[in-house]
Amino acid sequence: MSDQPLYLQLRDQLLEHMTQGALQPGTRLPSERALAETFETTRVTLRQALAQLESEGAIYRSNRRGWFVSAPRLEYDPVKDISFTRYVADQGRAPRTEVVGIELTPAPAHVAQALRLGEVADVYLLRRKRYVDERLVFIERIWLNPIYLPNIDQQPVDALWKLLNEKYGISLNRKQITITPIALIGAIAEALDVNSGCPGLFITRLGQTATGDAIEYDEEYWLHDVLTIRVSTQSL
Amino acid sequence: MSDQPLYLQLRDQLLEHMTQGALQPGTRLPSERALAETFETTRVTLRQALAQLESEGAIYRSNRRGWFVSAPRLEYDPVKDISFTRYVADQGRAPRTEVVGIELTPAPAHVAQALRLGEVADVYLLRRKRYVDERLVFIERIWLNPIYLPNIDQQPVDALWKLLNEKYGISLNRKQITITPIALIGAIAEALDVNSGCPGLFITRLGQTATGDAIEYDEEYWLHDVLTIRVSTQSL
DNA sequence: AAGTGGTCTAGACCACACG
DNA sequence: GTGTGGTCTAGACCACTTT
Repeated sequence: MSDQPLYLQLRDQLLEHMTQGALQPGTRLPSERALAETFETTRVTLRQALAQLESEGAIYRSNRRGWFVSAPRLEYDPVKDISFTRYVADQGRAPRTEVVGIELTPAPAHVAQALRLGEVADVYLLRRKRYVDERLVFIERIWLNPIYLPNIDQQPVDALWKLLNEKYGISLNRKQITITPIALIGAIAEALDVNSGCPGLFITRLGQTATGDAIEYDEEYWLHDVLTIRVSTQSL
Repeated sequence: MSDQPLYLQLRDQLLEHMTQGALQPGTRLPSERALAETFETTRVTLRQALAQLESEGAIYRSNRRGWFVSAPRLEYDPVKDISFTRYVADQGRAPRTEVVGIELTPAPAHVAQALRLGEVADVYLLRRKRYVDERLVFIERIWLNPIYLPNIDQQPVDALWKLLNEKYGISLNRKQITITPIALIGAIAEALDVNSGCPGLFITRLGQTATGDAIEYDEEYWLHDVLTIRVSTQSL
């Protein structure tokens, strides 16, 4: 068994350490230097083992604050018209939504096309951050069609699903979703408080009514280790 | 601009190098030592830049053979009942399926549950490898319900979709899909010919008929840089 | 002020791929 | 056999977080 590279052996030992110590999700690991000394190796190699566990989703890092034990994955159905908040709560976790801002702005070409607007049309752009158990798990940009959602910028947009249902009488029954595994880099990585190159999931969603009115187009950048996507469908 | 870490500057330069040189997908990059010398840095740092590009899906590595330029992503709809082969061909790429083997074997608990079989039931287990333009892109294990698919092990299982349609008169209209971003490790990484810890996508699919008969349960391990998932659905 | 994670250097050895 | 990628060492400095 010792034909395995050292960093994979370290990975196994760290994992054993974590499960035997019954470390709670969110617990901070000892410092890299301390761990390197414990396992009698270099920081470089120790970091390779940590990176391995990070890519598996067992641990994560925040800024320069250190390494933390991950929580179980969240199940998420991007097709169902149920609020994120309720999803998370139903799984016994604590959701929180932070509204970064909302503004009326010219629609980028791909958004105008998705919402079937003229080229020079304005749309509402809503930016939000989503937390689970106080860990930031994804950021999103939502483009809202002003034709169906007039003056939505003067409404409480932290509970968007509720707002659409109760104030505008809209439910989004038809969805077009794309899911792409990507690396989180640049401004996205910064906003999510992770290192550049950290694996992530890019999810886009076009929400339409049963009659085909394009109401909202959504772009979400997720941390890779927090979710499992679950979709049930029936072909026409 | 030079406040960026060196390895990210190298990333940018390598990317520029690749686009300016108009490197075709599949082209091999110069050796790490040569690149390190070109950019006047260490192999360690140079490798960090390469790893960055790998995590973004711009390049990939195969075994110990070196680094190669990635092809555009494939679009894939795990919901539609269309063969992988046709998907790939429709996008102007060359699909290939390699049947690793098929055997009758006791169903693992989670498979028996998914296919709604008794605990001691046997199922057919089909293993395949899938290629696009001669690059291995995912491996799969398919469990086939022998109640609906008797003696399927004596049929040509490289074109499974065609076989189900034409020989058994079955089309899979209802699907339950899960998609989880994972790390490819151990035997999976080895079978896919990638390094342990390489990011990947784990997709499971339960295929049912319109009347709810559970025909097949599929587990796929994908390389992260080859696909975008696209799903269109309508709520009931 | 002390300690941490993030980055970087300049070497080294090995197993494997390829010619 | 030669060169390659994969792994590892033993240091170092910096910016940032935390005490």
